[in-house]
Amino acid sequence: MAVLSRRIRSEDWKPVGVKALEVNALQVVRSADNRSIIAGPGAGKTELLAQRAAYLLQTGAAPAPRRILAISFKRDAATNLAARVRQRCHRNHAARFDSMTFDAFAKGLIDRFGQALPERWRPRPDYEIMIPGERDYREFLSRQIGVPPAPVGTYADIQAIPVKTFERRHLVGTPLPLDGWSQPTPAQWAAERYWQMFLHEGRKSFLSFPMIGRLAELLLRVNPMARDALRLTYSHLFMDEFQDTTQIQYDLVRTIFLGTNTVITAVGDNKQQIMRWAMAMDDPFTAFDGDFGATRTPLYNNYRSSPELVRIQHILAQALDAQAVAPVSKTVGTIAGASCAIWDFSTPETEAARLADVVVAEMKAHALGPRDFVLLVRQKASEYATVLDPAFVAAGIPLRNEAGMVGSIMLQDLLVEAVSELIVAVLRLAMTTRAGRHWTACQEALIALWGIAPDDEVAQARLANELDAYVTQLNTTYPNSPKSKAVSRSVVDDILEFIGREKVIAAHPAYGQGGWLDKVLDSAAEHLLASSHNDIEWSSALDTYEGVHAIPLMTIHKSKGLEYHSVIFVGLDDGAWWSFANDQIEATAGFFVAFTRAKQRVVFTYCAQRGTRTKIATLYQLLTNAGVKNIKVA
DNA sequence: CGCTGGCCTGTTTTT
DNA sequence: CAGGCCAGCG
Repeated sequence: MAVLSRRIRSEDWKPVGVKALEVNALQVVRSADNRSIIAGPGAGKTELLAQRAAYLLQTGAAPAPRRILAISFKRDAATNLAARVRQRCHRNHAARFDSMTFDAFAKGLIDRFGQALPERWRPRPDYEIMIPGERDYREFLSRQIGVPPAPVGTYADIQAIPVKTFERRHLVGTPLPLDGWSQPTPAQWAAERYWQMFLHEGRKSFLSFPMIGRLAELLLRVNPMARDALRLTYSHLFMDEFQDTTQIQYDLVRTIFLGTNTVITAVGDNKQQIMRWAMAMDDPFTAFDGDFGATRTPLYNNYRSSPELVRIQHILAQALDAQAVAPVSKTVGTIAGASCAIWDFSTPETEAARLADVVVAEMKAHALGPRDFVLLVRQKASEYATVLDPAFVAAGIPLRNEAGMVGSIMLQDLLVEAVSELIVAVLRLAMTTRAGRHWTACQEALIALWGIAPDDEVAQARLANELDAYVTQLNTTYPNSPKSKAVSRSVVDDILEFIGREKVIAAHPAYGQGGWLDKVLDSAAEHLLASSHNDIEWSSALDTYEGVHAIPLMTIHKSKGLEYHSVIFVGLDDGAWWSFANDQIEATAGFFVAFTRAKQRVVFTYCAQRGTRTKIATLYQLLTNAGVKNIKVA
């Protein structure tokens, strides 16, 4: 289909690059009012937003130069949505689509306008990000804080503040008061002390992301110019995974857009709310419907899972929401035998061996690759990995713990870092045969980074020559994959020097701050070395780097938004689900998320050595009600 | 010093 | 639920 840059009449517009959308989805795509879309797993939420973006941009419902702002929680969700819009729209249209994470949005506001904050709340321009491990509220409240003045209270009052909830209830619990708290409670006084300490009292300011969110809200509340600029810029706002919105994020959106003509589309699934412990609001949809007069629109189709899995999903869904409507599966079942089963094992070792055998057999039977499977656990993935890994390696398929640490960065984060992707693309091009698609990838990346105009053919030809010469030289310098950290690091540095360090920083501002780029480069070098361990062949080292032949192992939380042919959930027992009794709804939602990642098959495993299964009897009961059988395997 | 019992943590997005 | 940590005890 032709991707046009000229305007299409609204009545002539058709969904781009997809067979069909369900009636409700199509109605949302064309809507001109605020909407909250409740849609279960596999309903095509991202596709809906991509189509709506195409509609708004192509028909002029989002008229140039106004833009669409899409806010996601996770980076991969933000990138994924942006990529789909680029696929479906002309470059000139896609350029008016800003897809970013909530934190990147808030940080961008602070970086642009933060110096306009009143002195009390103004961070230094070179502030640094405080990562969670550095937020030690116990230490702060017991030692660093000092004694409050008499009207506020006593040292004992401060010690009575619960450490666990200090951040969410007091530090970032409410919008910041412009002139400070006038008659502070002991907790508010402590919060103010914390803010002042980390804004003003060190050599640099240190801010956590929740703090940045609160500062951004204050900034736009007291700065009408910045607020109006945003309102004028964005005719439409999309919010993805809305069920996990925190009060901080919601307050920011409300301060900017409440009572304006910016049209807001919020999509999510309250049955997948598994971030309440991380400050997500209880029911952001109801708040949004009330404040913004949004119309609630459900979606009913499931484009991911087989009819049999959708049937079982619905039984789980009803435990979370008695009103839940049965979704309609739009795919077909392709496997023989039960779509879901619980397998009992005598020891974790027999379990590991048997699972590895099953995966190998299933890959053969259904022509599947390792990445069609996932091993899910509730927590402590690395502990499960130590038992599972030897068995899977013995069966010829390596296992990969996506949450494993490479230096200071988590593996899955490293792999989606722009510089890591660039380095791999250049190495693929330089070191492997039949590198055609890597040539295109490198060329496109460099055109963007070096700021070459799409119609400047002379500059593009020069780029092609430089790239060609460079990869030839790289191939000569490093004929084999690295055998030491020093060599690995020099490969990485060599490539970055060719691309241009300052060009990379210009394109990705995050690399310019707090030594982040060097952290990523160091992790990339370390992972490249680890990937070269068994092999001097570049192509297999790069395969290992990207994990193309490995089965992913991850926690439920990490699996959110992903999908696999087969899901193997290891350890359906009380031990792994220790928190079940604390919050049954949230735990059941986690169970639901795990189950709904599968397109064709779900296997739960149980091993008495790891614990009992009495506390989570309700989860077993749900599966039993759905007709799922418990089988003694080995 | 070494043991014990009680308390806490674990799932964690984000530059 | 299980493992780590730490204060307090013999």
